[in-house]
Amino acid sequence: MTPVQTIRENHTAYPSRDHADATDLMAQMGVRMTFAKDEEIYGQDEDADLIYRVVSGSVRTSRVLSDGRRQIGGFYVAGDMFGFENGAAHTFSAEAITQVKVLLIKRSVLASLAARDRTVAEQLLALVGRELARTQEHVMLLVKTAQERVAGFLLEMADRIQAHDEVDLPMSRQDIADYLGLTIETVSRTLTHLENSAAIALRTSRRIVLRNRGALHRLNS
Amino acid sequence: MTPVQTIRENHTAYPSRDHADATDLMAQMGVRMTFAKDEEIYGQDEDADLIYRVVSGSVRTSRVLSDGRRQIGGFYVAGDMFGFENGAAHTFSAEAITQVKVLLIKRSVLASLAARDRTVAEQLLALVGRELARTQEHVMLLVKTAQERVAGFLLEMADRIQAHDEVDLPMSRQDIADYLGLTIETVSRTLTHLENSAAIALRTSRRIVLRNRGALHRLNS
DNA sequence: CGACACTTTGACGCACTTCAAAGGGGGTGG
DNA sequence: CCACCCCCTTTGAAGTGCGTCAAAGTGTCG
Repeated sequence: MTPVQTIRENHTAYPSRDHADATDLMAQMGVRMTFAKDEEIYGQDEDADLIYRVVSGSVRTSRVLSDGRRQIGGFYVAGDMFGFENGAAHTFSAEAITQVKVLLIKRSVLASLAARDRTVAEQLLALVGRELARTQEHVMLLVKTAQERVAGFLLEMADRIQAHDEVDLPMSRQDIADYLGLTIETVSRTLTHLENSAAIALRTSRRIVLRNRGALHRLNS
Repeated sequence: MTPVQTIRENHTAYPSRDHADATDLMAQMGVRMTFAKDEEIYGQDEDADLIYRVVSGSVRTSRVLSDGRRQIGGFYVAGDMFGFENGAAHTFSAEAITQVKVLLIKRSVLASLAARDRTVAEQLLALVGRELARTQEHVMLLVKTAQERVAGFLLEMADRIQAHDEVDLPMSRQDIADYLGLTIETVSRTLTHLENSAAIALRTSRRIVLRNRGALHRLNS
């Protein structure tokens, strides 16, 4: 485990207290699993009886429509939790974007812990609340122009990956396109355009430098 | 209060049990308030310290971008709860679409009840989970074609309002357009087109008959 | 009955998609 | 270590679905 990952894992772990912390609980009680790139972590319509936490690597959740179109629900990086959905079955599937290490815990275990421990219950609620907020932001992105969507996506990723101004995207253009409701060509063209207007620089196709955050924010309305 | 509303209110009220029910709690402890059409229930950036339940009428939540574009986050009809957002402040505002009667309860009251009563905590979690699922469906709508969005919207509303096959929409074309990320002209044209293809009938502009649910579902992919 | 707001319809323009082909860039085998 | 290959990305050209601008139709409330 690299130092960077250790830091990231600790940032949600509170020092010591009477009540248990969901993150700590997972570290103590959770099972560790590894998934190879593009491997499915869980499938659409499978039982949603596990909660996951990303230790390293990146994960995407997605849903495929009957005509083959794919929509990506979200991306999850080290420290993020995923897998909680409302009903008994998943309505999205989850796949590893890169090689991924996760911790997983049974939902029922977490639920019974939450029943006895108030702080666990509160954290669970906060977690779902955060996921709701993320999804609402996703909605806001999807009604904007291509430039605004791509700019918003870059800013979101820069925040999440905690990169200063240089983001190393773990996902392909196709993943980005399916997240933003655009085609790969439009994503590519938009990135080129942002580079030409000096808002970003493309080191490689996946490594992007945010040259002018202000300009990106302005595009994000 | 009409019989229809009485039935709708009861469908989430469990008979009698040891633990308190959030819906019952609101009926017992909640404060009743009335809002006129287009009146603001709460504003963006206001403290999110109240939880609401629609008794009658319809509510929309919305966010306005700096350039004036408005995005509607969701519609809420009798029986629906709204107002829970992740942070301390609302990121959406809520307005009455029609005259609206709501019950409201302090979030802190609900939280302290949840701390003592397991079922309240579970219901709170389920409520946020349902809101998350709704928002995810919203995301799925926004990446589709205009026809699919409008068809999906009609099916969603028919479900929510519990109308057999004739839906009385409480919201304007502008509200629909801002929910679906389209213009009023496109919404109007699409409805006309759906009528011409015998999928729906427009009794009046707000009263729509679903003539062919299969066709609408097919459009919904 | 007339005024006003909302909805529908029409004509045109543009942003994004589609179809097509030409770059890279990373990994493997020789 | 180089060369080749495959896949991902970029770029180009043409098509189209939705937006924009404009005006007519419709329902409602004073």
